[in-house]
Amino acid sequence: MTAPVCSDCAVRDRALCGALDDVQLGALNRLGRRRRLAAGERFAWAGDESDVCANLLSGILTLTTSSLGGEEQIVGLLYPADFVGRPWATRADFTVTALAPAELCVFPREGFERVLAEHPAMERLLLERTLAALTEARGRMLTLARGSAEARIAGFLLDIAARAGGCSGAPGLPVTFDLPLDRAGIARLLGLTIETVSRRLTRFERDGLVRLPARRAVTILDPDALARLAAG
Amino acid sequence: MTAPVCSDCAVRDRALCGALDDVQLGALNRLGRRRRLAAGERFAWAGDESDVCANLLSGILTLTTSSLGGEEQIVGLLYPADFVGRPWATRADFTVTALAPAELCVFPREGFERVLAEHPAMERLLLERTLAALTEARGRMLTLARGSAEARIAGFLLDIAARAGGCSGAPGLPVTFDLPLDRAGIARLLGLTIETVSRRLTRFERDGLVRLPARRAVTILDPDALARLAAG
DNA sequence: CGAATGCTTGAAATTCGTCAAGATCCGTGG
DNA sequence: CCACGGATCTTGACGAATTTCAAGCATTCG
Repeated sequence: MTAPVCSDCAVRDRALCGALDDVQLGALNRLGRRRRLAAGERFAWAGDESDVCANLLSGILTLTTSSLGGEEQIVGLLYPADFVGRPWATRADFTVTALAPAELCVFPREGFERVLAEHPAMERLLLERTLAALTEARGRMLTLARGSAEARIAGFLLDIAARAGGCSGAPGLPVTFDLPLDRAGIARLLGLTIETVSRRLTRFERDGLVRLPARRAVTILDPDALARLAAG
Repeated sequence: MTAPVCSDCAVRDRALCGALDDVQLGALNRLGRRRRLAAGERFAWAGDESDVCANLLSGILTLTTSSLGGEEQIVGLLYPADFVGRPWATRADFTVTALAPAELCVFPREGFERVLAEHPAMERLLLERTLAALTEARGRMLTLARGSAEARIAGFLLDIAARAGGCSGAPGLPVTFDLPLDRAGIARLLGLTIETVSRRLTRFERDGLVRLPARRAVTILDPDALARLAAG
């Protein structure tokens, strides 16, 4: 727990705080506390009372709901600069878990709500991001409802590739990256089983669409074919 | 196209406008135009430019995306008092279609954005609703990813029952209501085929969980059993 | 009455999950 | 350096659930 130093923040201009100038940032500076999460550690539990929200500084978080059978379904991934939590809600909707070591800038919810009210530009930014997240969630519903296992996994690989290796390499060149999730995680994200994920990935490799150099590593050899499969 | 009469509006205090007092409503009054949609008529097309948003006054709308196979997936239902469209976005994310004759209060997007900026209470309300919609969409992802056909349909019936016949009847008494969708619509909403929907509904009736007095009509006989199926 | 639409039903095919076994990777300690 | 053990991943065989394909029924409307 270190006092935050906003001017030195890795996501200073990408997170919600980007709506504030250096002076206004002072209010947040006094509110926020940094917190580190180890891989697998949880930040919130679905259904529990929660009076905090946060900006994600580094690492990746998952949002999960558990069906009554105890099975967890991942309903969202959070990346650095993303906002965590739900202002004006007293209970957490989802369980928040760190996939990898993560760092958060945590605010008391009520204090954060006051800051939002005082800084319309920040509230506006949160609204726009929430609208975008809603659109993305609805888009993912399409995949989960209709797509075959093949389509879901192809789309997942392209998503991660765009996010992880997006900036590297010219189009046409193979892109290599590390998956943020193990096979079980992919299964929980896509609503499949570990076995199906494994089988489909090996088949992609057998068919020359990807290469799997290591457990977590993937090289995209034929993004166009993957895109065709993802489209159904 | 009639000039709106906000004081006489059916959703005056449930829609976003509920955040405004009668005087402030004047600005919206000048902006809004009523528009009627026939059943099946479309209000927006996914991917097209869109410079309007609206409040739904009556009727039911669907939000759909079409996968490249031409198949449409329903990603959301909109009921009276719900907000339609996405401020600050120049393109429509989803196709908006009237399931039944509907009436909208339509605003030019940019004018509406100005009203939002001038009335923080309304922007706040939109933010809270968007956050709620996001939570709901993520919850539905669980159903679509993991739930069996049986669970999806049971949950759907309970959802509609709660919304349509929710206020009528004591607990324990059978509730009867009309489905807003035909079999094909239910299939598109739940990510199933028409045949599966039909088979499951017939089996529910055979097992005494529901009665199906007419094409669109449903009587819930055993809501607890349905809830168990939906959960599991 | 007849045609059109929407709904139901049946049989075959497919996909995915389940169960079970085996292989590979990786850290630990001998 | 190598052997061991646990975790993760792969592979196979089987079964259940859903889709697909194909009729047939019923309701509505001209």
